[in-house]
Amino acid sequence: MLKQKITLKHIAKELEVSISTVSKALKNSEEISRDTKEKIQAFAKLYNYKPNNIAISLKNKRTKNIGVVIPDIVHHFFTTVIRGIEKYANKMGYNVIVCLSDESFDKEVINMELLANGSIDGFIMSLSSGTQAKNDYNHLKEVTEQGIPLVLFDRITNEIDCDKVVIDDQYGAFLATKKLLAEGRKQIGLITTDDYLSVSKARTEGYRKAIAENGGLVNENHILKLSSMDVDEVAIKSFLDKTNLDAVLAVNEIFAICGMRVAKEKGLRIPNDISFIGFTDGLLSKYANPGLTSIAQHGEEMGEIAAQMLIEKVESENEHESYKTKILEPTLIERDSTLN
Amino acid sequence: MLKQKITLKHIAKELEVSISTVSKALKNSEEISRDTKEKIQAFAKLYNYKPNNIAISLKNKRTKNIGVVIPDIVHHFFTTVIRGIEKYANKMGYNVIVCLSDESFDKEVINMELLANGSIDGFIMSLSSGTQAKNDYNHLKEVTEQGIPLVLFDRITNEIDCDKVVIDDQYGAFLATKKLLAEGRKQIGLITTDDYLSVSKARTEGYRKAIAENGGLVNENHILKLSSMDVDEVAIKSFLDKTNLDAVLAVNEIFAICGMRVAKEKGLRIPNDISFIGFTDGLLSKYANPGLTSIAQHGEEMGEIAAQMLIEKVESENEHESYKTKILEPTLIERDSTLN
DNA sequence: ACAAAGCACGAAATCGGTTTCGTGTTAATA
DNA sequence: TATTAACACGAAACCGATTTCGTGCTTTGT
Repeated sequence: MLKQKITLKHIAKELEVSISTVSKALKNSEEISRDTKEKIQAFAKLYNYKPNNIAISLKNKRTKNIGVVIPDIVHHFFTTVIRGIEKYANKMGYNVIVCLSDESFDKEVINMELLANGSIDGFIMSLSSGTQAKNDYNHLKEVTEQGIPLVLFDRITNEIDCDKVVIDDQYGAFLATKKLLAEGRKQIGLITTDDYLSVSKARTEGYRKAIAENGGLVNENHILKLSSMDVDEVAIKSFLDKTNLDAVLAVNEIFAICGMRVAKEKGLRIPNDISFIGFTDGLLSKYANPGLTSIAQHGEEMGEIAAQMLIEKVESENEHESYKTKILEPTLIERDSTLN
Repeated sequence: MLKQKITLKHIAKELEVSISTVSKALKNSEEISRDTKEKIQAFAKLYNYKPNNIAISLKNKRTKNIGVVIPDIVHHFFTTVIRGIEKYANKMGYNVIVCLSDESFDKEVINMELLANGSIDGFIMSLSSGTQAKNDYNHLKEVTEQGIPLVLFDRITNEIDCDKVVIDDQYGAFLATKKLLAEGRKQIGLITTDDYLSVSKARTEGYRKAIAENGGLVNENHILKLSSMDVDEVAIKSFLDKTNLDAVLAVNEIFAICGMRVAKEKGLRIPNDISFIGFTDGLLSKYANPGLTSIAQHGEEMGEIAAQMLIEKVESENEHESYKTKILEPTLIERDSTLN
C-alpha cells in the first residue's frame, strides 16, 4: 500500500552498481558511460526518483529555505510583502517559512533561534512592536554574527548592520500632508501610534515637516497617539469632538476608516467638510465608502526586493560585508476621501 | 569574526571524549558518569550549543515542518487560517512553510512535489481554483500514497481520502437567505462564482434550499455567476440594473461590498431598500459603510483544527487509515446592511 | 583469589545524499 | 610487445546528529 520513497541505495542494489555510480549518472557526469547512465536514468524516471531534500541540505549546508518573521499576518501590508517574497523566492527555488512574532519580543526570539539552527539560509523580517519598544536586538546580532544573512523591511533598526528595505515613510506623510494643504485645509490632524514604532515616528516627522514648510505651526492637540495597534474608536471620537479638523492623516488605513466613520456620524461630509488620507492602500482603502485616498507602500515590490537582496547574500561566497538600504518611494493614490 | 556554529564533534575534540559520549551526556543518559555529564553540559551551555535541525531531521525522518499550500495569501480568510495553523503548530514545536498556488494547478503541483521530498511531515491545503476546475487530484493521491498526512480545508474534494475541515457552506447560505426572507425580502439575488469552486456550489445550494423551503421559486435571473475571483463591477452593475432586487447574498465580502457600492450609486438605501449579506466576515465587512452583515467562516479555528488533525496523524505511528471530516458551523454576524 | 556483574565509555552503523580518490580494464602509443 | 593514457566504476569520507553494540576496567560475590 505505502509506496516507499526510493533512494539511491535502492537503485544501486536493483541495478547492481554502486551508490556513487547512481549519483553520478543522475547528474549526467562525464565519468559514467552512456549505457550505464541511460539505464540508471530510465530506472530513476520509471520509479519517479527524487533526491531527499534533507540529505542534500545536510551535505550542502544549504536548505533553500528562507525564514520570514513578521509581527502579524492578518495585515494587508504584510501579506502583500509575503506575496512578493514568495514570488521571487519561488522563482529562485527557495521555500518560505513564515513565523509570526505576534508583536511579541519573546516570540520573535524563540522563532529565530529555532530557525537559525540549520532550518534556513537567511532571514527576512520586520520587527515586532515588542522588540522596538524593548530596543533589544541581541537576537539579531547573534544571527548575523553566525554569518546568517538578514534583511530587515519596514520596521527596521539602525542598531543592526544588514540589508534593509523601507519606504520613505517621512516623505509619504509629507506628500500626504502637502496634498491636504494644497486643498486649502487649515486644521490637519494626525492619528498615529506611540513613537517606538519606527514607521509612526517617521510619518509624524513628515507631517510636521510639511506643515512647517508651509509656514504653519503644528498644534500638538491635533496629534492623536493611540497606544496600541487596535483601533480605539472611542479615543478617535473624542479626538474629533475636541478638535475642529478639516483634514485627517492616519498612519494606517484602519485608523483612517474609523475616523471617516466617526466623522460621518458627526454629520460631516467627506471630502467637503473634512478630508481623509491613510497609509497602506489595502483592500479597505479601495472598498471604503468613500474610497480612501492613501499612501501606497508597495508591499509586494518591497517583498521582492528583500528576497532578492537576501538570496544574493546567501548565494555569494565572499563575505565582503557591504550592506545596502533600499528606500522605496511611496505613492499617493487619490480617491474620493479628498478633493480631486 | 564569524562565530562558527559548534557541533558535537567540536565539543568531543575539546573535551577529549567521543562524539557518542557528548551526545549521550547532553541527553542526560544514565550511561554517562555524573562528572563527565556535568563537564560536557557546562561546556555546551557556555558555547551555546544547539543541535543542527537538519541532521536531526535526516536521522529521525521527521522535520517538524508542516507545509501549507493555499491559493492566495492576500485574502483575509486564508490569513486567519494560517494564523490558526501557526498558533497550534508553534505550540507543538512545528514550523509552517507557506506556499502559494496562486489559483494555478501547475504551481500547486510543483510546490507540493518540492515539499514532499523530505521538507515537511505533512500538508494542510486548500485547493486552487485551477485544480478544482481541472478536477485532477493525482498530486494529492501521490502524496497520500507515500504516507504523507494531508488535511484539506475549505476548498476540498471527495476524490481524496484524508482528513478535512470545512464550514457548512450550504447551511451558511441557508442561514443568510432565511434571514433575508425573515426580513420580508421577496426578490433575493445571489452573486457567486462558477460552480467548479466547491464552496460556491454549496452556497448556491443553500440559497436555493432556503427559498424552496419558504415556498418560493428560484428565479434563475436572480443568480449572477462571475467567472473569476476578481470583482467585475460592470457585471454587477448590469445585474442590479436588470433585476429588481430587495436583497443580495454574495459568496464573499468583496462581491457584497461592490454590490453595496453599485446599489448606493443607483440611489438605493441600505438596508431600507435593499439588504446585503456577504461571506467571510473579514475587515471589509467590519469597516464597510454600512457595516456588512456576514457569515463568519471561523478561519482561525479552522486552522487550529486542521493543524491539530495533521499533527495527530504525523505523530501517530499506527497507520489505521481512518479519516475524519470536521464541519464547523458558520455564524451570522449582523451589522447594518440588513434590517435588525 | 578468581569469576561474574556492572560501570563508563568508544567504535561504528545509520539517515540519504555528494565528492574525492583509487583501481582494474581497455585502448592508444612508442 | 611493453608502456601509458583514458575510461568506467567503486570504496570511503563527509555533512551532524542518534543509537546499538562491544569492551576495558572496576567492583562484587563466593
